[in-house]
Amino acid sequence: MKIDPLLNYMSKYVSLTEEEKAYLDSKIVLRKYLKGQYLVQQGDICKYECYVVSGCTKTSYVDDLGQEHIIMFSIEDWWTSDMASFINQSPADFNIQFLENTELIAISHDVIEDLYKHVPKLERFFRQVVEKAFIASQKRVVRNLSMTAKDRYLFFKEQYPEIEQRIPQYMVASYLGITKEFLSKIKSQLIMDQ
Amino acid sequence: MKIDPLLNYMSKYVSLTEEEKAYLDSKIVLRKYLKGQYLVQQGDICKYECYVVSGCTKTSYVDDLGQEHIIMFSIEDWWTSDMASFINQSPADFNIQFLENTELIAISHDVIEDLYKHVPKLERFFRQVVEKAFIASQKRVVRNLSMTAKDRYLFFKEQYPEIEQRIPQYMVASYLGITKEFLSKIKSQLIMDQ
DNA sequence: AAATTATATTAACTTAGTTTAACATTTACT
DNA sequence: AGTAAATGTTAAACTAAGTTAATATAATTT
Repeated sequence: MKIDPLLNYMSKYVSLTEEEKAYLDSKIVLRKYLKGQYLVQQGDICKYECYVVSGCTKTSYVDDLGQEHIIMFSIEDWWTSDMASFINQSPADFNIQFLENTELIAISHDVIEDLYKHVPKLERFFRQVVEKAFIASQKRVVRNLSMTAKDRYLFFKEQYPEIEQRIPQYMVASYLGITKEFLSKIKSQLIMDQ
Repeated sequence: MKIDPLLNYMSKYVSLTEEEKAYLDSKIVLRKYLKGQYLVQQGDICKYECYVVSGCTKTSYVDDLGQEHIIMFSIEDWWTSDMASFINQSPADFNIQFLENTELIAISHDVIEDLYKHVPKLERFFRQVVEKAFIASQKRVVRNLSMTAKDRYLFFKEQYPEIEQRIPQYMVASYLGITKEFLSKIKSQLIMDQ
């Protein structure tokens, strides 16, 4: 089935019958994007809640001064969307851009509501997905409040070693909430320290 | 019914039958706490997901240096728990303390699982509650990345005017991620500015 | 009302992180 | 291979925010 990667991921949370799997498969779209394209741009309506099959995205906010702040990266097995925009079908606050050629399983708003109706287990599944996302976001708040930039960088390296290899350093800096120059300084300090 | 405030809140999201309301009422506990008591302490298992009927709580994280960082306040109509601890029934990262005498509607882990089974609409309801919490948390991440301390303070004043009146200023400072001294400085600058 | 205790202010000094700008290195393009 | 574009480094000057410590004010307790 085209949604096998998703089914494999879902099996950790809920067990679906063959009919339910087939129904899900019939409703869901596989989409491919090139590096540089956008899934959502600030002001758009976010049409899809997406499961990343392969590739990488960044979610960012551009402030009044035109500065970009990276909220999260998504790689294989992660979900991505502008949740507020998707749920309310209202203009997005965030940009979601592909940092690599990316393959997604995309679920539109209409489809997800239909799925909740026809396969109630999916309501449970998505509740659990959002719970995990919320917990991760709260932990990020805590790290930004309690850790220095250096420690946040070390944590990032440790927790997401795959991501650091795949994206330019200035984006890591933006994610950490510091300038690229300061991240450079931190890295050279870390090298001297050893 | 003892859970009327909660039912009123829920009616914005789902509509329950009288039987469902009665079932919910039978399963749910009303609890009262005094100012200063704890709902959860770091290391405890968070037993309840709670709806605040009246009063106020703070959720905080104490780091290795013993410094407290306030993650959120909850007042009337808000939910509070250590979500990670509650879901996995694992030791809590956070403290949740009452800043006023507080009345809660408390739902234990067993009960919530039972409710999901017997009243599937509640799975939908709680999905929506968590979605909102996630969106709020992501916005907090964005503000901490993109705004100066002064602007974060002005935003806080505007968005939560009720809360600022009810809690000491050093807790506002902790929530904003700055020292109490620096918040004092910001406030006196704001007074001079006008 | 006096005395504690908790909260808030002020100021001098220090530090973490930013800004600017010049230069170096890597990656992508013809 | 050679050039342009994108990314990364370094350093000096600057600023936002933290630290310390002394003092002031407000809220509780006796």
